[in-house]
Amino acid sequence: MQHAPTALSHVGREREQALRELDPLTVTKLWDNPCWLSFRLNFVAFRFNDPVYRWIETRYGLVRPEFVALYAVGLKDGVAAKNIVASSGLPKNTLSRAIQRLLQRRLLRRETDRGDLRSFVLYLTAPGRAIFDETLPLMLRQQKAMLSALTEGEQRQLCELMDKLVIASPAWPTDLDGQE
Amino acid sequence: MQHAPTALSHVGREREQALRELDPLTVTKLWDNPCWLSFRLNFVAFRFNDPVYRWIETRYGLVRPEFVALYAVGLKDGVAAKNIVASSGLPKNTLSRAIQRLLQRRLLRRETDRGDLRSFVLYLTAPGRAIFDETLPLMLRQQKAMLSALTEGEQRQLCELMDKLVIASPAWPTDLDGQE
DNA sequence: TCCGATTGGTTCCAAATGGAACTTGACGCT
DNA sequence: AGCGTCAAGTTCCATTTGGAACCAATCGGA
Repeated sequence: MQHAPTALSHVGREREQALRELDPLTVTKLWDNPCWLSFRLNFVAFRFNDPVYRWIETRYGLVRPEFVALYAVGLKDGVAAKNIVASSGLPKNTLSRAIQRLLQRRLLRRETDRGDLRSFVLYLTAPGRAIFDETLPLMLRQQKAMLSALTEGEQRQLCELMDKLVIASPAWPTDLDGQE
Repeated sequence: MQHAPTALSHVGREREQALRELDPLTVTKLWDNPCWLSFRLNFVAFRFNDPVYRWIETRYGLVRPEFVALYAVGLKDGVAAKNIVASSGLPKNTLSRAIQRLLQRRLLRRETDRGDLRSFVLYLTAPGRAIFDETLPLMLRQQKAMLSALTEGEQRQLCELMDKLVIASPAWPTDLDGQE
């Protein structure tokens, strides 16, 4: 270890700074918490989500579930409300309202789904697409900034590890008492 | 690659199953989303948080911010409300209410902080500690189940990568337009 | 040592949330 | 075809949420 003093002291100084700048309870939750996984995931995710949603809200007056819907349609044209519900964990009435509002503001357009007349397929309008297109690069910039502490290789590693986790996810218990 | 056909086909089958069991939009968000980081983090964190909070709610009638507070105090005796606010991202009035309710139910106890008379330090009572002690192992079991798709080494890798991220976190922009 | 600015915590109230019931269409069965 | 069950989306309404104003105690100068 004496052979990498610069690198080491560098990490050490950053760690010290983190310990100084973060609330002591946050430090405990991050580094002295048997459930480290969930807390670290939440922590990092929050540092991404919070700026994004605040920006979207002040910039476009879109509230969180509204942006969830907009982003989902932007990612995949022609989805239905049920898909957004399934993929977001938000309750369906909340999303129903969000979609209504996006339709009123003409950021979204919908057609009844030929093949299931109960369902509607959703598309972005040009103004909706414009919001998506303006926001995405900022989100990517934030993600890049957050990942910049890792080398290219480490970033790929992280991506692969998360990949393995989500692939395994269907097998995870959905209830804390394990009997599914 | 021809030398590891079993392992490969195994992963392949699990991936196929994941693609089958998850909503198509979820699949897009996980594997065809330039912002993969945030979505994967949220996804995995949700699969941990959701069972935990549902269980806590049905088992003890504790609602989410209440359990956040209880868990925080369980992790670190003698913290104040402000620490829980800073470490959780929840608004302070929500936590104020949560703590009130825990005090009423005698799961928490508090004393005025000698040294800052505005502030209170919080402690678990015996019944509060009992809830914490009963819940923690279940949470650990869930975490273990979720990590079981990774080898020991990969788990350590993931832990270290997340560690680097949270250490770097004080330097991340807190606003999407980068000027802090 | 007094006074303005700040901070920990609470209260108020308008708005968002989400469970449950509802409507309408779809999908088995027979 | 006709009927019971189910699924997509909406509506209802009690509860929760969270921004903003507030109170009391602290801190940091003149």
